[in-house]
Amino acid sequence: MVRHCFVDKNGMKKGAWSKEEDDKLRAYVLRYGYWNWRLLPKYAGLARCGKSCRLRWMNYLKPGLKRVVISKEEEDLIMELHNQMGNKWSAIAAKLPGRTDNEVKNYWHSHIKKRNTQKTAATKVIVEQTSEIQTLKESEDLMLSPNTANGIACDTTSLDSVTVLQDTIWSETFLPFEPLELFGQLNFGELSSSDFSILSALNWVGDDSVNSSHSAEVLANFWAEPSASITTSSSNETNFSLPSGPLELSGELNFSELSSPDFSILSALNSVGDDSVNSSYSGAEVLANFWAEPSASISTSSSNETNFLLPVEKGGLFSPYISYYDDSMISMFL
DNA sequence: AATGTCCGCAACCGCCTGGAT
DNA sequence: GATCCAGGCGGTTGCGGACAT
Repeated sequence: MVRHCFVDKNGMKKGAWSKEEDDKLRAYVLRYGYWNWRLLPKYAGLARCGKSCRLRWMNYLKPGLKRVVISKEEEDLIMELHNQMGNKWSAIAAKLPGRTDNEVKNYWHSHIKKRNTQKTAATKVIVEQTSEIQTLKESEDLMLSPNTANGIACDTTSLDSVTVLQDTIWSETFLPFEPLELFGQLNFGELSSSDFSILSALNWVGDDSVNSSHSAEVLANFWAEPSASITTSSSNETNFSLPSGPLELSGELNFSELSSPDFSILSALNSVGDDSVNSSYSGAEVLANFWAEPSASISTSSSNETNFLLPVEKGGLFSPYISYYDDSMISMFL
């Protein structure tokens, strides 16, 4: 697990730390603090370079560090923060008490990144399967719904034999061709770019150049809704009250992964809102249950990018990230 | 039981940033 | 403004345990 210990040409020890070295460093820092990492090892009686001492202290010896497995809640937070910040490991770690940047970075590379790679691979599988389904549909001369002006929605009967995919996949879900009533209040602490892309697309004036560095005020201007209001609660939450009238859907969204605020937006927009839904739910599941749209259907995209293609006039196409996919789920949509 | 392969994680490396001079 | 340097950061390495063959 640890690197072989050796002494370099300058007489500096490298590699795994011994218990004696840990004890010396801990005792020194707890007593005198770290006033100068370069000089510290000399005074602490360590044959290590300052950087090595700093790293050992920061990542292992510093009081308050959690030495337990990262929880599901922490993982969700890491994913959400990585969505917003990218590889800013120290900034992400700062939001996770007791975790270090190195720990978060290692966790990302060994767990989450790998999972995302599997997701991509699974996408290829579903694309191939969808192609087969499409071929089957065409061969059986199954007619599309009369409402599908762009010819995308499909008949249900040919999908009974779709192979169950237990892996994570990406999909696109067609929403019904009817306007959706807009109700409720959105509660989310921090807006991400995907939130803005959803909201902008829903308001016709789509422009996903707005990103998470913008404040909620931008949203009010963006929507140009005089009745929209913003309040900030005692916590960090921003409450954004949407106008009560229904809005027609239009536009196009591009976002890579749904986060919990996305779900709260979607659920609120559907008036049956329940923002207890979080990112551990699959996107398709949430849509199926919350939007309760019997005419929705599923097709797939070949890229990793999720596309929420809203129709030219009414209704739309939503492509959420979903964590599993089976016959029962398909039936919920069809 | 022996060997090979994979994986997690501690630690290293090199670059960047910002403060001091 | 230029230079130096400590601290900080992200990418990468490599050891050793776990698991597969």
